[in-house]
Amino acid sequence: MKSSSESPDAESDDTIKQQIFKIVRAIPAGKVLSYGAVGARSTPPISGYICGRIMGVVPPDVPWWRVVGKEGNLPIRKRNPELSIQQREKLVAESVKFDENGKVKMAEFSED
DNA sequence: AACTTGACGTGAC
DNA sequence: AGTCACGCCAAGT
Repeated sequence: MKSSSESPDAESDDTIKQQIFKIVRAIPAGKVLSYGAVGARSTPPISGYICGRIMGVVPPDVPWWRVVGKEGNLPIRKRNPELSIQQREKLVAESVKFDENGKVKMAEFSED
């Protein structure tokens, strides 16, 4: 019966990418998480690079703006400087504060 | 349907 | 400071 192309384990449908989406969506408002931190929370943990790639395809259902660099900076800035501005607006709107260096205060807002 | 190209970080050496 | 490797996905050709 049904077999061959069927996936017996539901977890198979829960790929690493899906894990990342779930984790990012689980970030509460007013908090941020770094790429590597998100990947480290997934199972199994993956490199921050992979997270960045996946983030490039995240659906609008995912608060991608809550994901920042490890230092709290916005690495997306080099890909879409305008987008980084939008991200900052989003974070500020959620009570997240930035440093004079243009980076988010991970010390207080990093969920990790 | 298969192959090619583009793409957002991070840690270790 | 520069280089290397990591579970990637999707659109275009």
